Amino acid sequence: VNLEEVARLAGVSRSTVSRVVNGDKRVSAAARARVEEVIRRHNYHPNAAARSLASRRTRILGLRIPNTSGVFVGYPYFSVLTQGVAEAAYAADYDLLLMLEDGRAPEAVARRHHRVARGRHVDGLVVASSVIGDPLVEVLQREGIPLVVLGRYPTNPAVSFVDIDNRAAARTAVAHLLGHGRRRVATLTGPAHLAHALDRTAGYADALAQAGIPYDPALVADGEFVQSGGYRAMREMLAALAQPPDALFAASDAIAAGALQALREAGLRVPEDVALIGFDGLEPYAATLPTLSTVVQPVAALGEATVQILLERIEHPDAPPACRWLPTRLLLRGSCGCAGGEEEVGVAVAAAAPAAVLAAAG
Amino acid sequence: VNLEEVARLAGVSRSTVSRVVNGDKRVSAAARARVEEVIRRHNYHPNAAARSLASRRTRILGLRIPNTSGVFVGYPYFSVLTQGVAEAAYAADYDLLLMLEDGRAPEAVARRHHRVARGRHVDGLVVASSVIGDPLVEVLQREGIPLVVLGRYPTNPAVSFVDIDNRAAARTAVAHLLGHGRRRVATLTGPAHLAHALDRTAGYADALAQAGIPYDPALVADGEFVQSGGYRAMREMLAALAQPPDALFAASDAIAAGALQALREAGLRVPEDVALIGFDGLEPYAATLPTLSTVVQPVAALGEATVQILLERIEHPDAPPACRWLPTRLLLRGSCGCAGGEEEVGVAVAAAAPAAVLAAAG
DNA sequence: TTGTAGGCGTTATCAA
DNA sequence: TTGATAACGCCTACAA
Repeated sequence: VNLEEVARLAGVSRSTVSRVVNGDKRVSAAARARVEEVIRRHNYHPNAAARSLASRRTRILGLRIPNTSGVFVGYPYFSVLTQGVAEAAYAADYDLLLMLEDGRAPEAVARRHHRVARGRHVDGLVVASSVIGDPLVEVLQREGIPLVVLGRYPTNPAVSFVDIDNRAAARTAVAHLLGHGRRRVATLTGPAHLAHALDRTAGYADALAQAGIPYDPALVADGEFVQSGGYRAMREMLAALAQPPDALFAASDAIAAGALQALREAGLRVPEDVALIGFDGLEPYAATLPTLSTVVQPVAALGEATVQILLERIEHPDAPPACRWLPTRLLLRGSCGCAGGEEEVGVAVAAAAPAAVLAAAG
Repeated sequence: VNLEEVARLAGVSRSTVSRVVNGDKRVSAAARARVEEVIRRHNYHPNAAARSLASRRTRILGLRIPNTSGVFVGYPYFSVLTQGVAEAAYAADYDLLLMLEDGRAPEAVARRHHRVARGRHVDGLVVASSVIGDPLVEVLQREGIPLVVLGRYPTNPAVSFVDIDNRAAARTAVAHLLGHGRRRVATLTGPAHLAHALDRTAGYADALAQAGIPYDPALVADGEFVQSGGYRAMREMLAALAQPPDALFAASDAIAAGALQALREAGLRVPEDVALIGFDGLEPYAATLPTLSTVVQPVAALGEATVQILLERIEHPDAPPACRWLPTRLLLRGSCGCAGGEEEVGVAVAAAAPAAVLAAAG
């Protein structure tokens, strides 16, 4: 059954049916009732392809997630994000096309993205990426397809994005460790081509500088954001140091979990010997490490905000690029040395003004 | 730039361009070269909506995942599954539409599914569900949209599905615990409206029966498949029993993690006091609980197999329903009482013949 | 408030 | 091997 059939059965023209389907006010109550009855009886749903072709909109949003080294699977961040994006899209009556990256076949991925973008499979794209100068983002931006990046995009001011203030959040966390009287604070961070890895390390350095403590490269290592990386990096750091650090800022909870394991194996206690703060605050790790102090980022809200901005850009493609910063919260449990694992204290970290952050860390 | 424009620039008809784009052999080398050159120069990609409208295929597969009680986020199974389905779809040159369930608004979800199905947004659907008699599956099946369910579907033999032999896998695991000399084996399973929960419990009962041990309802509880559920159920069971069990079969690794916590709090050692085997064998839990013995199911392969069968059904909608069983493997590490956590022994559990399983557990 | 008619960019069926 | 010519199912001025 198609629109024409419905029109015939209801004794009206196709236009009238179209108006009813699309909620147009200019239909008489009688006609609307007849049409709705036929629609209901025949369980009519408009054909998506025909609609897209005529209206030039698909009502589909694309979500691109990089899956290099299996982060989609190994890192709950992306599950939460996907859900946040999905619910926001559904709420706005959009469908969601999932574009998972395959680290092994980058050229095939690029081809697929191109096809989706130029072939108008989607009305817009959410790109989860904080790769600095991501070539894919550049290409899509040039193509003029509505686009919002999750993670600030310092290399091209025309690109809209949503992010947290990683630098301020990290600074607050490290300052808290220093407030516990710790002086040899180490950090395990992520790969240097990712903006949020750099930002968190920068915040770490900020806090040290504010406390007048020199920056020691031997206390900084790449934990690759995942648990195995945190374990490996912590082991190597402990082996290389004459004296272990007395505190650790892990740039992700997964890193913290791995580091914790390495610390235990080295006979070091948390928080007595090493005070620990992680980053992310995702449910699964909260269950596994109930006493981990961590920086909580509002992942689902990030997804929703991204969709919201994307929808605005779809409506107004020529509007100036938008950027939005969401606040984080320092959640203090036991691993940083605060009293007991029971009491949870949240320290809000306000989001910086975009200009300031761009100037400071761009 | 559209197909017509390409035709004009290449000096051929639209038909010829269409043939080139679709890999039709009946084009002269000269014409093909000219067309390809124009396509390349103008970066032409065919419009998806127009294509779908004319060809009556979208080249999009839908993946429906139930997110009741946040399993998509809290349970790595679905991340791995999503990736497996996505890669298989991409390999076959399909896109993937993600249809996440929202437990809070079932009627909205049903409406969306209906719209997607009847509006031909997708060529076919992968439905991750082992809800027995899932009304959504029934409706979609009646609509005649190509459909494959992940998880056996006992109530309607016309429905195609892919599954593992949960019953045999559980039986093997429990038999292994009994082989360690344990006699009071408990199990924490999932909600009774899920086929795989019932099947795993049935396998547990099978193993007891084979060993001549009576089935004791006090040793069986619902762990809801998630960590918090496993913790709660284990606590309650320990509180209710005069004497703790000497072994536990957890129907998921997440349950095992929660139960482990409860056991520790009760002063019980694993495996000395309680031998433990979990279910799933997913990476994240392997990292968290490196010594957990568990039933490994091939989740990514399940996703791929599902897509493969779905594609066949799209090609041949009138072919008889297909079902496919994938093998599992019992991975023995330390928690069941086997020597050391280092040595890993895999015990393959062959997949049953469909008829036998249907008869046995349907 | 309603209907008419043209077009959206392909594919598919013919005939040449 | 090629090219007209219909569909495909809907939206959207525009006219009534």
